[in-house]
Amino acid sequence: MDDKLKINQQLCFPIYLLAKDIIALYRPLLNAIGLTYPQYLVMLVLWENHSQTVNTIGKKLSLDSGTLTPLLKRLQQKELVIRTRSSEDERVVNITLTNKGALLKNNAQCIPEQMVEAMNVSIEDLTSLKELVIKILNSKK
Amino acid sequence: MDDKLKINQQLCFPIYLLAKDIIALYRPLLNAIGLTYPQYLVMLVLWENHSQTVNTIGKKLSLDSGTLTPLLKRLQQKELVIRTRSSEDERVVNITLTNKGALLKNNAQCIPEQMVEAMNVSIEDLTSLKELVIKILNSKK
DNA sequence: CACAATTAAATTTTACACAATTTAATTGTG
DNA sequence: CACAATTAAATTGTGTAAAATTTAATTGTG
Repeated sequence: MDDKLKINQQLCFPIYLLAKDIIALYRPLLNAIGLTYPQYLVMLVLWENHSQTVNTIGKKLSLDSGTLTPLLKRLQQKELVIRTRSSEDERVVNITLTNKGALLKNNAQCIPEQMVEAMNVSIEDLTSLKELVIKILNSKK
Repeated sequence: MDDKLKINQQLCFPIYLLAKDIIALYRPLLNAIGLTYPQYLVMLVLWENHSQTVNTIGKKLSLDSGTLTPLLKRLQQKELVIRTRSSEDERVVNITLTNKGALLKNNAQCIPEQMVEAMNVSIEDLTSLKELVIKILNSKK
C-alpha cells in the first residue's frame, strides 16, 4: 500500500525545489549586476527588443501587471528602463531600455556559462531536461 | 552567432514557467480544501508524521523560519495544527496536527490523481521528468 | 453619435520566499 | 561555574506572485 500523499511520491515537489534551487544559484551572479531573477527575465526580453509594452512583456514571461508594474518601477529607479504612456493609446505603457540598461547586457554575457558550471550537471542532462520540460509545457491546451 | 542571452535559449526559464504552471494547476484543487501549495506541502509532511518541529519541517521542504512561522500561524488559525514550545528545549516549537488537520487528509486523497489528469501528460513523461529532476537536484554538493 | 463592452495598467490584498537581525535558550570549554 | 559560541524561532525588510477591483481609454454596435 503506497501512500500517494507521501512527499517523496509527489511529482511536483522536485520541480518546485529545482526551480527554487536554480534561482538560488542565479542569486549571487545576478546580485553582481544588481538584478533579481524576475528582473533579469524582464531585461532578457528587453535586450532582444529595445522597447515593448507592459502587456507584451507580461505575455512572454507569464506575468501580470500586478507583478510587473512594481518590478518595472524598480528597474526605472535603477535607471535601466524608461516608462512612457503611448500617445496612440493612452492605456498602454511602453517600456524602453536606457543606455545604461542596454549596456548592462555586456555584464550579463558571462551568466549563462557561469550557471551551467554552477549547476554541476552534464550538458546532456540539461538538454534532455529542457526538452522534456518544454514538451510538458506545450502539452496543455 | 547565437545569442546566449535570448530568453528561449535559457535553460532555467522553462523550469521557472513549469513550476508556476504546476502551482496554478494545483490552485483550484487545493482551494477546494482551503490550502495554498506551500501549506499543502507542510500538511503532506505532517500527515506522514503527526508532530514535528518547525526546524524539521523546514529541512524537509527547504523553507526557513521567515516563511514557515507566518504560514504555520495561518494553519493554526484554520485549526489544522497546534503550535507548542518544547518543554525540554524552550527554543523549539512543536507543530502537531489537530483532529481536523488529520482528517483533512481524506479530502486530499484524490488530489494526486486529479493533478496527473490536469497536467495532461503521459505517465512515462512524468516519470522520466521526475527522475531527471531528482538526478539534477542530487548533483549538487 | 451614444453607450455598453472591452482592454491596459494600476492598485489592493493575501501569501510566499529569503536575507539579515534580534531574542531567548542551550551547550561547550576553560 | 562563567561566558562565549551556537542554535531555534521570530521579526523586519524587500521583492515577487496572483486574484480581485478600480480607473481610464478605446472600440464596436445600434
